[in-house]
Amino acid sequence: MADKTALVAQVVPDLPTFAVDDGFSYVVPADLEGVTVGSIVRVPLGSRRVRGYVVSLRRGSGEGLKPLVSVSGDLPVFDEALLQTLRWAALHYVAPLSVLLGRAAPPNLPRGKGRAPGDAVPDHVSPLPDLSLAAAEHKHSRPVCLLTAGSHAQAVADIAGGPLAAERNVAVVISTVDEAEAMAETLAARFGSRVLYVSSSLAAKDATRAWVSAERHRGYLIVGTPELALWPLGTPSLWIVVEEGRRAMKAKQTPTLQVRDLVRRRTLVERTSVAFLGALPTLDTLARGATTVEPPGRVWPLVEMVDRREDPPGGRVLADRTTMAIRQVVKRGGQVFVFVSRRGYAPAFRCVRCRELRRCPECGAGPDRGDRCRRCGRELGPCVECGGRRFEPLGAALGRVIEELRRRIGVETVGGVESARQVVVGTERDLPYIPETALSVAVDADSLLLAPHYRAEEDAVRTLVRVCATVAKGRGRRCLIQTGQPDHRALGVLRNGHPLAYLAELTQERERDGLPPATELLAVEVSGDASAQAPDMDGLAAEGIVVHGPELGAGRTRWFLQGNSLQSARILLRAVVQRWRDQGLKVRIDADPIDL
DNA sequence: AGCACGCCGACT
DNA sequence: GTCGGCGTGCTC
Repeated sequence: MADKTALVAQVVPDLPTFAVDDGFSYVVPADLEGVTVGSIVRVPLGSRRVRGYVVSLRRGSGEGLKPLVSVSGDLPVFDEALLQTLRWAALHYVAPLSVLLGRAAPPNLPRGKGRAPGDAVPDHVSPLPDLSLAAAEHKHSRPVCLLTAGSHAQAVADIAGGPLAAERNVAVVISTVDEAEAMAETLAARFGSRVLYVSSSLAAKDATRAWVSAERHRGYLIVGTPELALWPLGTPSLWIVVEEGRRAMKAKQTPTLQVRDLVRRRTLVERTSVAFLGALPTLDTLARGATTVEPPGRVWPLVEMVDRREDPPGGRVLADRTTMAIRQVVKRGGQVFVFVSRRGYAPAFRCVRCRELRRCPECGAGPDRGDRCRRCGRELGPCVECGGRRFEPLGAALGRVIEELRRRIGVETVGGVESARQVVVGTERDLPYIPETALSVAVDADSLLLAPHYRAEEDAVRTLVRVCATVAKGRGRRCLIQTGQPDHRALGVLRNGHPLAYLAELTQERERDGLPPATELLAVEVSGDASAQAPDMDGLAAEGIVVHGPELGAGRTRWFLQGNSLQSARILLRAVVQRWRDQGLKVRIDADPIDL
């Protein structure tokens, strides 16, 4: 069988190891000549058969090659263009290629036709002609940041109309399942059954059906959670990323994929367009040359500061001015939201007599209210330092704020978000579920501003804008922010409602400090004490690349790589990570970590 | 010499 | 991920 015209497929086996990144060659038997790039196939490997992805096809000698066993599913799960992005992501996030190839595929094998095309698309004129036109004609244009706050559904509908009417697909990526679902529902009122909703919470068969529908049809508006970013979706002409700066836009586990990077990359390779929606674009997006579009008015409602430095001593959670404002709104029958930055009762307690922080004598954990340790369950007993038996809370968490509000406003009026009372108290995770309010209050802006990582400030603004956005439009509606540093520039931005100059200032500071987006940062974490592996890491230090660490803490060893470009380090890291994993170590790579 | 075990690298 | 080859060391 030495004919030079056999069809040969390069196949990456579906195994989570760097060792098979290059894939293996198999001869394609005559009855399987329908395979294409992106086909899922079964191939012999060693003594067994495994799933694999076809990454290229060529004519050549099939001599010495084993044949493909079969093709699985009816559709390829990526094309050449998406493959290019998947390869880039494998390098960037230091992950085996097969892991990324698997992210393009639906949970089950893609079969059948998916859903039939739905209603006609209403005609629509876009207020953003450039982007919308480019997308309608399936062309690339520079990324656009549209400064919006609140539900964003209106903005999505406005810019999606053009390309949808031109029978192009549009993909919308949103942080959480519930927000994606709500967005899909709102948009369905306008675009009917052309809206496809996809989230990580769908049953595998439903997710697969949506995957197939999006790939097979055109003129669909696909709304879903971050895993959408690597689905083929019929090569959307327009991507809309809602609040790219949210934590959920980056995967917690390796590979720490970031929606922003993946989508930007895809639109570059696939020659399509992307719009980022949100009040505060990330510095990264701005640094890569996005155009910003500011609405004529304020992006978010009015904000007032409540200066906590004027408080009388006594340790109340809410300033008198805040309580009065809440009372007034309650009296008029209005809705109030009180935002607290953490759950539990209080961040810490101290002994009233010696002022020492209360700790578990067994494990050293900080306690919540109650006399048993939250971590190890042990009886906490009196103060370890002086034997004192009275403790006072330091700072405010959810429970303490509810307690104080009930005392000062009324037990029946105040509750958690699920209580649906007139005054609801909640944290960041409750933000998507807050009804429109007449007044919203941030109890402690300082705990956000002082968070121990280099993006604390901009993150604080992002979170506080979301608090502001719970306030309904109209006279007398406002947002109160309690702080001990009312002159902080981040709060200044919140007051004036125009963030662009501030973001430019932050970018300059990052440049000065050698932090992203001016440089690249990458964290390598190994569970347990891995300082013995230090020589491997030191080998990565090269021209312009600094290795910080090893640094032991919280049951893991951590290194940071820092440099203008970590391209070469990423390639070297693959071999190091492979070796460590083979030794049984658990390795996590965090591309773009925030603490340093 | 024969066999069990564990590590390491190949797998088309 | 799984298999098998090979080196080490123990047992008959």
